[in-house]
Amino acid sequence: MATSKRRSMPTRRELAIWRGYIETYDILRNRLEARLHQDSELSNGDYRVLLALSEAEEHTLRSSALAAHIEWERSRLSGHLGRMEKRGLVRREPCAEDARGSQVVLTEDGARAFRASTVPHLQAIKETFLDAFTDEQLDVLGEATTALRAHLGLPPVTAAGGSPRAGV
Amino acid sequence: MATSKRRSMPTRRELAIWRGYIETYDILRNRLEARLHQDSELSNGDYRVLLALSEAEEHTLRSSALAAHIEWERSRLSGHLGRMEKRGLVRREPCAEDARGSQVVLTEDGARAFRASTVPHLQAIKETFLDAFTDEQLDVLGEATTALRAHLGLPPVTAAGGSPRAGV
DNA sequence: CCCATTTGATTGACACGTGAATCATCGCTC
DNA sequence: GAGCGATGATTCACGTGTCAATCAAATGGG
Repeated sequence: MATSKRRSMPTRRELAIWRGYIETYDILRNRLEARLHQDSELSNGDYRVLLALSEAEEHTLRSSALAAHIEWERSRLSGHLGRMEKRGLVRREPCAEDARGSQVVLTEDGARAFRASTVPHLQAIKETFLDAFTDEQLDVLGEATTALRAHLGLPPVTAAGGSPRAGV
Repeated sequence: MATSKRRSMPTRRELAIWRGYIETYDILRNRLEARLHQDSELSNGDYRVLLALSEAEEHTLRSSALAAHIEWERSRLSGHLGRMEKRGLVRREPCAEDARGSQVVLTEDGARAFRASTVPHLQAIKETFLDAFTDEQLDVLGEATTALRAHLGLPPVTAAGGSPRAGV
């Protein structure tokens, strides 16, 4: 009788649910990323950076502010910005107030690319993910996610983005 | 009135659910991978390769059979095996029946590393993921995953692995 | 039997991610 | 105002993923 719940191994059913969750997610994410790339020549990372800059004052942010906003390591952002800069999506300028700093600016091309990508991307999210579920399933999914985030000690959903339309 | 359901944009609520799903997943996966790496010096990829070889006849598989089993691109597997071979986890031998082929063999070290990793890994899955939910939530999550897989045109859960204990 | 095609596997070029090391500047203290 | 620790950002080394190109061996049609 005595096997304690917390230290026991997953049952076969639990494992199946875990595997389903994890594997399906991977495929979903790959499909969406592929579609975004195909529609707009943008990666998920590009999209995230462009979204943040689009919503920023003057279409510009300090590098560290941007990193904090999208929750990336600084070195990750640095490398990514290098690639985006080569493609002309953003520009980096020395920072007036702090000579160490770097000011990331959305270029006209970057803004255009982002504008062109957002509607098809949101539609892809709807068609690929949201349309799979009934309304009740969506509710329940949301609750499960909330429970999982609490369990992991995470804040209750990223309020970020905020905009009515820009999502992800 | 006429806006058709399928082509409309996601609502704010839908987007929040999407974002929760995707972001929480990322964090979960990173934590589990970090823990596996910390406990056992293995990456997810390593684990998956070792699991497949452990369950294989004679602890060996043709490279292409292995790739098919774990659903990896051949080139991805090739690179990964190169790194694993350097660490002594697997060995590659020329293939008797087909001189083009390559036979991947689990080494004693590889088997040992896998054996040592599986129990803590499964416990981590339980503690990090499964313990977040009630039984009903788990059911519902399973159903949602099933619905999503169907929507994406995927087969109903990967029956693979099979073993009572080896999961993921 | 020979050659064209297919197939098994590797390689190369690149995008992406992490962590440690580096380096200049900033700002504080004396 | 000289020194020194904290901070902003980049760089390096590496692991990981994709796709196209390569290359040798297998194979089937004439």
